[in-house]
Amino acid sequence: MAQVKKPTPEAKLLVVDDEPNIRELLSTSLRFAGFDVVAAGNGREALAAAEAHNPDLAVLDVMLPDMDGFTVTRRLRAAGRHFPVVFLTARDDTEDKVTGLTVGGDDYVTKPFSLDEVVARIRAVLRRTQPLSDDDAVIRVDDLELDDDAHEVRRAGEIIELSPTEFKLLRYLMMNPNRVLSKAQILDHVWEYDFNGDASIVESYISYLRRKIDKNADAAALIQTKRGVGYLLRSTDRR
Amino acid sequence: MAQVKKPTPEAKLLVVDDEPNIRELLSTSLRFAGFDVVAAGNGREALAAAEAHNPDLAVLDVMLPDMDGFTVTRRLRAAGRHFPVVFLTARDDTEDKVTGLTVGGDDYVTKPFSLDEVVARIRAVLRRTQPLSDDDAVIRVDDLELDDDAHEVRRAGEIIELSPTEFKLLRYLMMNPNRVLSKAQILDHVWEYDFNGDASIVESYISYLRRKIDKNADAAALIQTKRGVGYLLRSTDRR
DNA sequence: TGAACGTTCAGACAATTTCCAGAAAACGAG
DNA sequence: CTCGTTTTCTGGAAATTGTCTGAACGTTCA
Repeated sequence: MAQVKKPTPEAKLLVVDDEPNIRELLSTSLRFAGFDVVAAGNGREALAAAEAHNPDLAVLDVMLPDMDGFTVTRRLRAAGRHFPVVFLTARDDTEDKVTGLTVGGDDYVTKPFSLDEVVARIRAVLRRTQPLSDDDAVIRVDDLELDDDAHEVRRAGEIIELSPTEFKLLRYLMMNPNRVLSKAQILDHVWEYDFNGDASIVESYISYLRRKIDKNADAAALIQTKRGVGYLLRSTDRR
Repeated sequence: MAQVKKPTPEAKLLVVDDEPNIRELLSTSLRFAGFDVVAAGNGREALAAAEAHNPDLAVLDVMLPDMDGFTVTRRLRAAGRHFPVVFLTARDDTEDKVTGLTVGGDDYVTKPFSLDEVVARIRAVLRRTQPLSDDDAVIRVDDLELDDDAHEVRRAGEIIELSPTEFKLLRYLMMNPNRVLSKAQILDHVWEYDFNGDASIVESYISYLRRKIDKNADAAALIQTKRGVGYLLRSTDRR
């Protein structure tokens, strides 16, 4: 669905992955999130693309057919390109392979990832490395606040503890206030791309979220059910 | 007859389905809704047509004889075509086939669909992906408001809860104010194309709608009966 | 190692929706 | 005014959809 919040004015991203499906999924998704996207399928192409387009950030699979992501990074840096990198790694990569991935402004995300999680991480990295960006880590909907940097949620100032999935679900809802989101959409954006359970899991998590966020019977419910269509986060703010 | 509300200035659509009946149904319907339509019967034709006509959006059956919809999409994207896609899927396709369909600006509709639902979804996608479009998610007729994004209806600011069918029926009426719509027309536009009950169902739903929308006896009734002809949504607004 | 937590699923239960049939009401022609 | 036709609207059966609990399983952390 439409990401209401557009990122730092047109940041340019370089997406590098050898699997065409992942590459397309990421490119499409990031383009829609408002980024300018250039894609590459291997290390050689990546270096050429970096040369040609001078991106603000790269999303880089560490496992590439011709050279690994670290080599690519090293060569980029040697060529005087110092943009940050978000690495993509397999979940079962050993710790030592992962260490060193977050030095500098860099970060990493494990495969399989959730699309909105990747977008959030990219934004976080850009916020750190381009402090001039007008992107804000805090999303607000009425008296609900979600701070992506602190990974903290408050309702009327009161901290609410959420599990990782609950947090991602709420972030997705808050990014799209006053817009119905179907269970399929929620699954596509919030859950990892290889999840193949059914959409009823979304119902469970909506239920958990409500219990934590909408427990005050007096305040108007923020999360609403649109029967037969999906769910909606209501904002009364006119903005 | 004619859809009063024309879409984003002459958006060009590519319709791809191998069943000639569906293809014709969609093409005719979309053309009538004000779109510029090009049709194709398989993946190969679709790619050629995209090349030749550069559409703003594609309506694409995921099950095609030569290649599936995802392959078509991937090839389109690889060729630098980044227009959004509305996928058509069979209702009983397993969940796993459906994942990833709502990424980017994309969306999907299950067969059998209602014609007006498809049009609405296409407009929603165009709205999201072409923010410059003058198409608005809110339809207004007098003090009645229907918000397609929030899937919400208000009369004089007051939210009215509608079931999915009631919502679709009202949307159809509101798209055609001050124009008599026969029961057959309503059935054709609002109900799924394989519905084979009789038109009396329309009477029932008109009755439900009236109860919710025209319950204030003081305000003039919006929904009027044209005996022997059909129904009409009256608007006093000159616009 | 055990306890706590998070994710997922199945399924009981509740609520809503769809559709139809048929009684009652409204309409209009003569 | 009366009659036949059309429309309205109610009741209810069946299907669908949503909520939530409990339990299994895996992971994390002390």
